[in-house]
Amino acid sequence: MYWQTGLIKSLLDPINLIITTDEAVVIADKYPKARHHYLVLPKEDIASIFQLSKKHLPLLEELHLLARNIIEIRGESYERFQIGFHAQPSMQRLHLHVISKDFVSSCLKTKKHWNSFNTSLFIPYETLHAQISNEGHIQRLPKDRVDELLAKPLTCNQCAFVAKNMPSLKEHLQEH
DNA sequence: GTTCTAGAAC
DNA sequence: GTTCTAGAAC
Repeated sequence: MYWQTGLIKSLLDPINLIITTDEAVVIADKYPKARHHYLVLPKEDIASIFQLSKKHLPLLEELHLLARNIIEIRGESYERFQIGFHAQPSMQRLHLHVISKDFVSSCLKTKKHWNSFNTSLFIPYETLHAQISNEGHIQRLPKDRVDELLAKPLTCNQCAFVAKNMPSLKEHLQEH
């Protein structure tokens, strides 16, 4: 099995499914990058955001509904989460990230992890929904732009602190 | 996506 | 000498 199909495989085992509806499921991210980190996936075999069109708008709204549901079920507050898609996804099967903004986790290790959630490499749900609604599709970022965003400084998501490296960022995040 | 590890950075 | 990052994975 290629690693990129890992998400699809995990959908096959009911033990992973926290919420199931006719259209979508919620699972826990296998390597959570914060205290809370869930993925909402459609049952329909949609590879990524780049396959989306206007006909998928109701499905996107269903995914967002499940995102709000899992936050409520966990007794958490919506404001403490960010909900969205990676602009450059690695894993096959469209997946909506539902992640708490603390980013305190032993699985958060690399600059790529940080910047994929805390730069324009993270597309908030509302932004993606609006873009599909207005333009009918999502465009892939040019490699130069991806490299530029991945190289951005390690800026804290809660204050102006800029970390020298990942260990110091992680220590800082724990203080918040 | 993760793991491993060489060599850069400190 | 140790910490940390970044590229290969057959």
